[in-house]
Amino acid sequence: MARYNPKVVEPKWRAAWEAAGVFRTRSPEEACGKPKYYVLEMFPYPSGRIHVGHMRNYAMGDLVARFKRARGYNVLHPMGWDAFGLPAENAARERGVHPADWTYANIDAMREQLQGLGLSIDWSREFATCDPGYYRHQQKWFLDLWRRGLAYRKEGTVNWDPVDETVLANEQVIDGRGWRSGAPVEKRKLTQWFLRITDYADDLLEGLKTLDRWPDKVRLMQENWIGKSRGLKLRWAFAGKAAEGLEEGLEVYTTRPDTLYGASFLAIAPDHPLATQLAAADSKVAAFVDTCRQGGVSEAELEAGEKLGYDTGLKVAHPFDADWTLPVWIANFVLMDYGTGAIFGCPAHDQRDLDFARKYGLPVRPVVLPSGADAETFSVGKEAYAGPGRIFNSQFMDGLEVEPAKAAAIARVEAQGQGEGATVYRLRDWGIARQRYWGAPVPIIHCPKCGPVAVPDDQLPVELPKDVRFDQSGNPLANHPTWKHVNCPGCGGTAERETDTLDTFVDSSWYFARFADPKAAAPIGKAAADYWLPVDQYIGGIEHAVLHLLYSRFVTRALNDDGLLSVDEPFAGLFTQGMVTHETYRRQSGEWVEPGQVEVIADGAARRALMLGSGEPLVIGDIEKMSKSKKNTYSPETIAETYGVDAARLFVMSDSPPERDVQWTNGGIEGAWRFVHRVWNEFDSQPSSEPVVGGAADAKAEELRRATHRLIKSFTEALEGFRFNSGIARLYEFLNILRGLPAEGATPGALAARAEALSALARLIAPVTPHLAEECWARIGGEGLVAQAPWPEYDPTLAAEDVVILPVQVNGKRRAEIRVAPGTLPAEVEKLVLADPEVIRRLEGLEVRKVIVVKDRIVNIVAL
RNA sequence: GCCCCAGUGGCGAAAUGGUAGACGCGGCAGACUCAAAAUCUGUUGUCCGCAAGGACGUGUUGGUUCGAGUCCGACCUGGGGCACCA
Repeated sequence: MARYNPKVVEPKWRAAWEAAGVFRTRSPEEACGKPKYYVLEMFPYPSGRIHVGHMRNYAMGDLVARFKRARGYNVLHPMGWDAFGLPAENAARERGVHPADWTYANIDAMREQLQGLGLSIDWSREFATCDPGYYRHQQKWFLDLWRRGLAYRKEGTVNWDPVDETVLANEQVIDGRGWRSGAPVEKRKLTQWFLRITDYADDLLEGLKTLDRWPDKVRLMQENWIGKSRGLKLRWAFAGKAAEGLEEGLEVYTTRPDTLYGASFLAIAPDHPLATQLAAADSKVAAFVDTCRQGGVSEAELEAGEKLGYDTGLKVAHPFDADWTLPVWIANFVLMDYGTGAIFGCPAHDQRDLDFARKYGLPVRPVVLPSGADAETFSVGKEAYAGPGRIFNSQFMDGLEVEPAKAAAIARVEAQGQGEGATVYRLRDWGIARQRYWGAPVPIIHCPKCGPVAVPDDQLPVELPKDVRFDQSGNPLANHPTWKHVNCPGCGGTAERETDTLDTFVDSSWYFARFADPKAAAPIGKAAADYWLPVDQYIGGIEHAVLHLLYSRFVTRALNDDGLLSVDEPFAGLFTQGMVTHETYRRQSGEWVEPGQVEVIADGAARRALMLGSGEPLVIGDIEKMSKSKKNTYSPETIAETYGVDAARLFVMSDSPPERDVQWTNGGIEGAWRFVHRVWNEFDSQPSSEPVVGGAADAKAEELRRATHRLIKSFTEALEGFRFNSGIARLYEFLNILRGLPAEGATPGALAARAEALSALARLIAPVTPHLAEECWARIGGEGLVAQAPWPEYDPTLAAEDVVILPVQVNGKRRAEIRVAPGTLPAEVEKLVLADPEVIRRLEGLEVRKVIVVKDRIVNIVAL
């Protein structure tokens, strides 16, 4: 018996797969009517090395790909590189390497590492988003969107990352900080490129309902991010002299028109046009507006921000009572880019309005009465009442519940011609331009005469210049001496190229469609895309819930409207996998220590960590996401070197549910390693003597057959349901049964049962431990490669239990059990149970009131 | 503040409203070995008991049910998302 050696076995089978071209994608014609299945893992950023997190992500996708292939699907499982982005420029600045050289070198290194994992990927479809052959198509469809008005330029307040020196989209600002740099984001006024994602706000929201194979959590996050609200846009006429340009009145948006009789002031944003107008005429207003801006430099500072207001002296008339005038304030808590940039304040029923009113001595008038409260005595103190109730103090709305009152108020305002019911979204347009070099250039030329002009089709791609310097501040592309100076394609006069590049999230918002036909002359090969899309199973981290996953949905819709695509939704199924974590260790001095230098000793139930070699005691810290800074990482190569790729793949799949974080532990990988060896030993063992003839062993053979078919059933169901950890537990269970009936000394019947078991087992483990599966398959003389073998089928009769053990409860406590054939009718079971000696003993002195029999499950006797 | 999700042995975790703790790790005991490692066998929720056996047990608390880890209400703790969004 040869000890299983993954270092020899694994490369051998990778070469065999390669030679046989097993993972080459079959065209629809070659597929011979097989259904298609497109499985995709979020493609990696080529940072230089793969980590254990990548390994888990790609092992999961590979499991699905191999499983579906065996189940008779024509599978597309490609790989590429999300290759533009700032780290390449930082490397250029720090080490003097060109971003392109750095990126392509990383890609080469990571490709080799990924190939070492034995992934069933069709590498012939590989591309990187920084290939001019990729981004030329992106530039082409960008121009299509621009011509349709979906891409546009406007001056606006943008998020500025002072460290990365670039603009960020709203989705890239997390807790007021840049998603990559972590620096507090500043507000700046800039002319920026945007994609009109807001045009699709309602489509994107409605589409979520069709995504029944997405996690609820992600759908909910997108729903909240889009933030649809229904309310009323209402113009308030000025009492006395109207502000210039606002003769129609000042428009506010509200979701609570039912509280209009509780209004006590209007407030506008500091950057509202009216505020700007007043500031120009009055230095005191200008000073206040300035104060607000300073206070709002970073979003993080806003959190603690106190409410500030300035009374403009202007008055407006209440829409339902022309004699009732209200003051107009400028307030720092009103946002210009939501609704109309102006609100009416109803302090009694909105906390912010209440804080503001208390500070500036404005009236607080309750108009919603909570049930059980008394209209005479109800008042609002420090807490606004935002709950349900009956409207009072409100003339025509008195006595109505909140919802009917809203409808009544909207109807009245509409009848008066002062406004209309409106739907407002929280979602903002997507700012896509970055003031950086390493991205796809925006293919626009600015001409002093013609304005912005598209780069003609035959001049695409607009390629990045190779000779750039990174030793100056600002955008290296803008600093380039010649690149931007061109002639206008329209009039031929001198003009300048746009020097902004596209956000890398644009690159990743359509790559899945390019994979359908990566060599297509058009951005998307229509026929291939119609065949392969949508992606049947997409796998990646939840951190993209409102970034990549929302952008891709939007771009898919936009390209569909452009005629490039036929689907609305890019990803029919989504799975968000958890991270890989590890314990952290530090010295008494606080320095982090790599796990490779640590020895952990079990001390009874407690555990102690020592430094290898010196024996210095270490502090065991929290379990955290593997990261370089905490040094709690293992390299996949080291792991593969020690245990082989299969054991590592098995472990990351087996120890936790795939959506949850998995903790990398030595014990865990050791357990997986043991499993690999035990499986191999079963395949490798040959009886040393002739089969033994005997009756008792044949009963065990029957048991093994049943276990085999039960395993096929339960393991298949577990994989279908993404319950990989439970499925693998079934494999372990089965192996324990198989080991209980060794080949040595077995009867002919038992040997036949073993042969059947091994044939099934080799195919079942193939998606998880593909190299081991091939070796086992070859050992038992399986036909061809197991990677091409069909999935085993189970016999439902054998997979079903032949005897069920029914627990018998008396008053809900388990007291006995009986064995019956499956499907035994309740009346029969009741008779058997009541005749059972143990049950009779238990019921002594009690009177049976009721017997509940749940078929094939349980019996419960209620007795007093 | 609002919205989600999760709390089960020493640890990772299983469990269509029906025997809680499958499977793995760790521990304990044993076999093999000159010895160790590896491997193999047994055992391992807690408490009482020599044992047979019994009692308790899924964050806390109340409820629905013949029966609740699972369903409903309140609370506690941890995690995530959004956050002056009118």
